Amino acid sequence: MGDPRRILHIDMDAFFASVEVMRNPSLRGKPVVVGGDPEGTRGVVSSASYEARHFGVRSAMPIVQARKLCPQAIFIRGSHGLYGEVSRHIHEILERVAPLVQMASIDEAYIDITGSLKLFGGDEAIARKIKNDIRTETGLPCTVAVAANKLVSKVAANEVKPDGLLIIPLGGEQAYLAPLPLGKLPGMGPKTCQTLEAMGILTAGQLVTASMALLEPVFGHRMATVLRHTAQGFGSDELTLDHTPKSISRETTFPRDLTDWNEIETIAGQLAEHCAHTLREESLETRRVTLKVRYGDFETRTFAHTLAEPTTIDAHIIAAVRELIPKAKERRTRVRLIGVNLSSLSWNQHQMSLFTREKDEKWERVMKQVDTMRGKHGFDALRLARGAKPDKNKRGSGK
DNA sequence: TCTGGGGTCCTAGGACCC
DNA sequence: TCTGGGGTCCTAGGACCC
Repeated sequence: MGDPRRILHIDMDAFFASVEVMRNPSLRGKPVVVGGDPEGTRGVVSSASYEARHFGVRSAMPIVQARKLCPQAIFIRGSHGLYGEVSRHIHEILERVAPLVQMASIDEAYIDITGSLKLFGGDEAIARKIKNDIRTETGLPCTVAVAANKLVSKVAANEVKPDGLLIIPLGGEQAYLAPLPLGKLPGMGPKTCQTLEAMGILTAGQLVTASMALLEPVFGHRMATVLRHTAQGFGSDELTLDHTPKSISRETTFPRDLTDWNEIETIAGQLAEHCAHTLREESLETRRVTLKVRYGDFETRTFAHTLAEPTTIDAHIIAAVRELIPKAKERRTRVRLIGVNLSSLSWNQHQMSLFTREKDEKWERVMKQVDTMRGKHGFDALRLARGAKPDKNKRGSGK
């Protein structure tokens, strides 16, 4: 294959909280907690400043608990529109350094900097430049790491947060991961860690040396292989540049559990309309409608219906939801949450031409960046990564 | 006064078809 | 007259991530 690649991971530090501090500088240095609903019941923390983390406040923690740990914190509901704008600005800054940018979430990205190494003077120089540019243009702190693939660069960035920078030299991936506890590895959540720990495996290094004969009976061949590869630092170095959604969903947790199914059905219909709106915005159509119900005891069930024909029409989707309601009603318990999910998405033929145009425009922008850099520094200053060619076929074709 | 909202990927059983 | 496999679709649920 091609040369070894260098993948940079960037992760914004306490992103939502940091944006709020930028917007309102009087918050600087104070514990700031973003998340939750207006009344502060039944919400969780989406982002906490490092000052708040000092008191034990963490993401996904119930707001009520955060309030107990840190009553003096400033609690902010948050404004996702603004965070999205800042995220797009960051994306632009990154594309100036290398055109191959994969936004992994609103506050994280991977960049293939292989082709830009010569141009900027190496991976560390690029990492510093990115941190600097982002700080200068947005005022926000971030952490950056460079490694041979996405997996290792992500782990490395997490280890040096906040405001960190770390370079993992080529070939040093496995040695770097070896001492880390399993929970630091992507894909190893509480359940997997618990199972591995029960087998006496506590670190990445121990997982590398564990025999497949031990792992396979517990996890199956496929999963066991993935676990081992992760611990060895084997990961993908291919960026996914354009992202076709696999599902579109809206859900809501009620301030108080509901028992009135007329009311629940009305709300489900509104959620369906929201989903349908997004569906059309994305020029997609759906064949599968799923109703999600979380009952008062937190048991969660889903009920799905596959349509004979794909649709983009509210009425069809709402009708499918209605059809599923009786199944959800069978359990005669209070309802805490209701949600609607659209999946089996495909491109809406009528809007395909619009999509193709947008996609071409995106590639035109990318190539313009490339041409600008080559104009300044010569053709060889920048090479496109392998596999990074415009794909005129339908999107979402897997991989 | 426990436990949000938006996603992705994987598994597994049953139906159905050849 | 008790018993094949392989493939695909549908459904439900679970683990995980930010």
